[in-house]
Amino acid sequence: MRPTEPKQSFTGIARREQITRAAIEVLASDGFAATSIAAIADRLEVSKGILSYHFPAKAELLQGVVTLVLNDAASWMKDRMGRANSFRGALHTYIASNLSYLDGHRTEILALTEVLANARAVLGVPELFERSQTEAVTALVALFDAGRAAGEFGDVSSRMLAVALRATIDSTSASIRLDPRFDLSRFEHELTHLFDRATSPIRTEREEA
Amino acid sequence: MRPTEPKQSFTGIARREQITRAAIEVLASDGFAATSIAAIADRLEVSKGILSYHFPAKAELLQGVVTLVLNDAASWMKDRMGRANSFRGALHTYIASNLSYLDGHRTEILALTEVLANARAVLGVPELFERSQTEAVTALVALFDAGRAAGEFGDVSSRMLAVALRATIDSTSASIRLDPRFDLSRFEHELTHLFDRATSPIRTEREEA
DNA sequence: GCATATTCTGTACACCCGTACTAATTTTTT
DNA sequence: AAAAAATTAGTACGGGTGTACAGAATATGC
Repeated sequence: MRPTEPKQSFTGIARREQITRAAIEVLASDGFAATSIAAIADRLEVSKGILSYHFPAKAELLQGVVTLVLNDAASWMKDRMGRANSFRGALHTYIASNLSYLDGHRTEILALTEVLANARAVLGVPELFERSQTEAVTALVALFDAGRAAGEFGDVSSRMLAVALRATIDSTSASIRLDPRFDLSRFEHELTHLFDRATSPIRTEREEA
Repeated sequence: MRPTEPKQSFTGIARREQITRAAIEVLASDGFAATSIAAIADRLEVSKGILSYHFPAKAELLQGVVTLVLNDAASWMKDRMGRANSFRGALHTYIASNLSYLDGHRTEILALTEVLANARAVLGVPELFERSQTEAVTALVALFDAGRAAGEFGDVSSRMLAVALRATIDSTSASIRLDPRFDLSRFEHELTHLFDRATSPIRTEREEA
């Protein structure tokens, strides 16, 4: 039997998190299609009735996965994005901390990717996805705008820079997955160099012409 | 009953392509999870036995979707990437023709995205995916390398440029899907500008230091 | 125009899914 | 220690899946 509000209790939310983490593991190792209620329960060595008990529906469990990882990543970024002495420094920190998160949280990122890729099939996730994407880009746009206003960055579209940077960083998770020996520190160095060039305050030949 | 080789006949391959196109439509409009054999047969107003008849398994049909779209895109690119008079010109053409393909083939791109996102669940597709990705990046690396050797491009990692450009272009399909009024010509202009800056032969302040 | 090969329909089947639900068990409260 | 509440196990069910298959319909070859 189900209590009036099973989520409130202390052990209740602990169970929920435990289940969510199990879901993340299954998602990462077996993919979205293979992540059934039964598979998650098996990994947890628990009857699948528990999942129905702690989560009204599978969609909410998957939403939980998305928010857990997003929050985790956000707090990671928050911890590292302490005030830099320059906007360019902030850009460097942004790149470095994003890539280090990808490196150290491969399971979470893989799980997130699986759910987001199948967002359409999960009620409520598409909105979550779009919102997080928009927020990430918006924050970057603000950074580039501020840097340009301060004269640190040259004349390039902030939105374009933001979109390109995010796309490149996001694509990195696939590279890591395909090649476990992927050289992330080299990648970070080259990516930083690329965006330093792209944002350089010096005008190019073409712009002078 | 099934003949020895149903694929050889003229009408047979026509049927196969017809089925593949129906699959593309369902994938694009309803997503991977909803793309069942029954759903494709319904769209085609045909019994679902036909699909089993023309395709040994669903996986082969989905592989067909991937190869059809990839080949279509490849021939589109081939038609447009006629010899440019400069490597920078080739870069511009590359960007322009990629984006114009995205713009004019939204259904195909959407379908491709759906299958690739669920690649793990489909036998044979992951390899297809990885190979096409690698080929695309390799071709771009060659372009950037040649451009740098000719003195047209500055000192940036060709591989980084290639990865970033492909990631940005690929991410554009999501932007188009989320916002049908997405300004692609403006995007093309800004993306071109960004990579012109990034590949500029002029050294930046930081590089001089 | 008849025999043969091909293509298509419709149904059947075994399987897995998410959820509902009952009953047993454990924990908490009184 | 008894009663109540919360948690878990286990099972059942309706529904959708991909594939197999038998037979009807159509096209092809002689």
